[in-house]
Amino acid sequence: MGRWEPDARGRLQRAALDLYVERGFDETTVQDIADRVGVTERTFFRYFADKREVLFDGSERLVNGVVDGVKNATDAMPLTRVVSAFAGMGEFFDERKSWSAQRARVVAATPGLMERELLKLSTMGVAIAAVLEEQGVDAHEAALAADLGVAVFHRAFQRWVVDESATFSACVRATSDELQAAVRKA
Amino acid sequence: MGRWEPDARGRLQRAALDLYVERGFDETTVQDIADRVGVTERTFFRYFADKREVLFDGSERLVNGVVDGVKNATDAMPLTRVVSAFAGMGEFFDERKSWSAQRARVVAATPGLMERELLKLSTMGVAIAAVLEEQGVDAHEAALAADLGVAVFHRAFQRWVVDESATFSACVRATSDELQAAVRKA
DNA sequence: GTCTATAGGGCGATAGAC
DNA sequence: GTCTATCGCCCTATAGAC
Repeated sequence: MGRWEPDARGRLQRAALDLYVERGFDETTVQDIADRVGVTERTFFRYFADKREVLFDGSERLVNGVVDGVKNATDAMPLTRVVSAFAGMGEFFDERKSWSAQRARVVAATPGLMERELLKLSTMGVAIAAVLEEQGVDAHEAALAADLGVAVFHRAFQRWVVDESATFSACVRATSDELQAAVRKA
Repeated sequence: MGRWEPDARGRLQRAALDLYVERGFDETTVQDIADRVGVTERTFFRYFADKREVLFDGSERLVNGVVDGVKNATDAMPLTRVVSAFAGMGEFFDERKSWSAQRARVVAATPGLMERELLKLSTMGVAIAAVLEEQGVDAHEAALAADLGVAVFHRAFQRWVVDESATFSACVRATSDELQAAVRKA
């Protein structure tokens, strides 16, 4: 056994979420998190740029997965490709549903975390739009399709965390159908 | 003449935007802003909850305007009511286009300000969804229509600030048409 | 690992308007 | 007298610099 417990990063993440749930984000200091894990405050900031970022570890994998999904999608229309790519991430979400639900509650309760969440979603939209452009879609259309896809994802995610038994892909498909209905009727 | 120059709030807003443009948001301290206006740092925080909020003064009026617009809209479908409400805010935007463009550049260049902007948009979406629900729209449908409307607004706004001569309402209508096209083809 | 600047909150004092 | 705007000084936590 080494001088330090292994996986400081993962332990910091778990400790942070636990504390944010227990006493709230604003009432938790970085010192509290570091103490619980047995490292210094400085170590926390070596792994995470700031106090919020500790809850956004999965977002890079999500963006990569969705970007790949759009690249590989064979559907004719841009928006359909984006929605298919999100639907293809079902496993990624369903695997850690209880963690996601706990995290979602903290994020929803904390404006500062909600801000970061929305920025990540927006950044993902930009990445998706870039892929669509590479595929020959006009810039305006690509940006709009990406934003619409992200909006569908966001709604679907809300639905999924609230409904214990729902699968993520089913929520994406249901929300996509609602989008069709909302626009076609308009 | 009183002990203090009048309109400390307005002067702080103008000084803040000027400084954010001149030297960047992160390179500007609240002290800098307060100094330029001739008040103390503490006074700044009496008017604005934080360093970002000083650029988000118009957002309350925008939300009120859009909410009223949705309430008064006569269109049959929820999404159409939301889009109409945004289109009805043309004057609000066109009146201060050069200020908006300057502000938009600073926001786009500063992740922290972008986060706040996205949170305000999301909050507006929640308010719009609440109005739609009052009007008898099912909760899921209301939330989706509101988010779609906000997405259209966001895209339309980008278009409007980039294109010197465009009117805001025209951008909303053009973006709404693109939404129709993107979804109907899908 | 230590040191420091900045954000942002608490609270009582003060100066003028009414 | 009250009300309101501002100040001054104290504090802590974040986050970046050295």
